[in-house]
Amino acid sequence: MAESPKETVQKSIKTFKVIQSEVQSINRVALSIDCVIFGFDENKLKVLLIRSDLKKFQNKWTLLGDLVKPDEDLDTSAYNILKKRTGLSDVYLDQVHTFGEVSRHPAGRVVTVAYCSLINIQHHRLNILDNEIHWHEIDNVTDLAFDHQKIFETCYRWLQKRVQEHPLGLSLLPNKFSLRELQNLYEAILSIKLDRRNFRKKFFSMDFLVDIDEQEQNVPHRPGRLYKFDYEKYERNKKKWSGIDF
Amino acid sequence: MAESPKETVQKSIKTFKVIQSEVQSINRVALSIDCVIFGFDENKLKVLLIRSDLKKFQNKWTLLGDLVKPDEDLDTSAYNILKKRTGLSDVYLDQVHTFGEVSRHPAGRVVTVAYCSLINIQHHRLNILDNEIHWHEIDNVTDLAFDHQKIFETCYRWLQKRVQEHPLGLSLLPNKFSLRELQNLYEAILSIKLDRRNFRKKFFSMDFLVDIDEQEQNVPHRPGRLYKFDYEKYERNKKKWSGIDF
DNA sequence: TCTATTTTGTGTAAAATTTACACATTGTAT
DNA sequence: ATACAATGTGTAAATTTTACACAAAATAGA
Repeated sequence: MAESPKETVQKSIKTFKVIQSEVQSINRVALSIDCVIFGFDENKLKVLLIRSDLKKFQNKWTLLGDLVKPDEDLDTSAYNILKKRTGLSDVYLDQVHTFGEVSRHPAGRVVTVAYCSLINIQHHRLNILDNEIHWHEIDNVTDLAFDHQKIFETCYRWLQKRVQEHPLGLSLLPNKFSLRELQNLYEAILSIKLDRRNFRKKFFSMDFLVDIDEQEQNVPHRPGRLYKFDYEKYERNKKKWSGIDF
Repeated sequence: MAESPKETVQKSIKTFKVIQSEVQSINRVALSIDCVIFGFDENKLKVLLIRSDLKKFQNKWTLLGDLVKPDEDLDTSAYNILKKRTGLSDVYLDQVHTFGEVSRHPAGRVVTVAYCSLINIQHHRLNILDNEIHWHEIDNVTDLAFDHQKIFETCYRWLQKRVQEHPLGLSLLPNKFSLRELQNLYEAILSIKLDRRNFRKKFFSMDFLVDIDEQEQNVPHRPGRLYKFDYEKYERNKKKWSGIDF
């Protein structure tokens, strides 16, 4: 039995009422993920940015992000952004902070969950086809669109702290690396100079670097030994108690 | 000029279309805040819980939370929950993690931002009128409603770590406190025993406890000296570099 | 093939921090 | 006044951190 026009209209109105009440009774917000993707290349810490697609912010750079789909967990959504933009699927990824200021986004209320990701830039290099995406040196990251500067800085500080307590920095290096590369990485992230002997002593004493009995290739000087990270050993021995100190 | 019934209907349909397109084009989610509110009383770390108002979860306890209002920043929303539930407006509050699993809430998709709050239970005691709200000892917190057990445990671990690096634990104590109380607090939070002499030495060397030349009252033994926390001194002297160690 | 150059790789002594541990003092309660 | 209970303090040993210098290995260029 076909609906009369009147019935159709009444049904529409009913549906509208339902949706309206739903919209009004529960305040829903648009939810996005923004990823601060770090890489390490030429002894510099870098971050992957894309040109803004909003007219208001043309010529500004933004973090890589997207809206969360209805059937996506937050971690999954972040993972999908990484996969889509870098082609990499085995990456370090960690939630850092959620930014939800009422007027942080010009298009209305959008709450965003910031993730920090660390990738091995060598693996990734092949996958940058889109010339609107670029690696930027940390020091040159200024004046991002929206509140992305703030998000970036929060994630950078988070990384600086985190890297002192967990071996996540190794995700930025190739599987095989020299101690010099590792030290350069730490110096770049923390923006400090470290004593080479003490740095080595420290890492060897933590005892999860495995000497793989290979050497650097194609370096214009005495090559260094290469190591890999023994994740299992780290998990077994990592310290739980750091002690009260502030 | 009064609208004709037809005009009214057409207007309604138009409005419906607009809302519908808005609702469908951007996937919105309900956003809530959940607060893990810690207190310290009788030498026990406690957390403030409320009985679930959902039939499905009757008899279960939940964290204190609420939906985020359209004009509320996230921090503000958390602050308002604290204020409403405890009457306290000068509390320690920090965002910890956002939980957004697709099916974490029975009523549909609700993403929640978890905050950790520390309050001085003495100040607060007067304000618990609602007998559906109770302080629970940490060890007895099991089987909370929704995913609140997971949220609680995340925040508790966060607190255990955080309290070793920042003086936020002092928010759980009265303004004047003895070193014994401070040590009891740390032992309760970290669930360990500490050496009294070394604990004192450590805190005195950090040098932001001010001896206010008063003593404990009404203790059935020799009273201890009372101290207060010099926030300014802490800010000036807090260490930035902890060193690589994991 | 020799030489200069650059970077790797290693050890030790001093300083600072952390740990383990015991006894005299002060106030309360009986 | 006496027993009790918790405060308050010092030191020696062990560990960790820091500062620092020189020999060995490989490359580059004469």
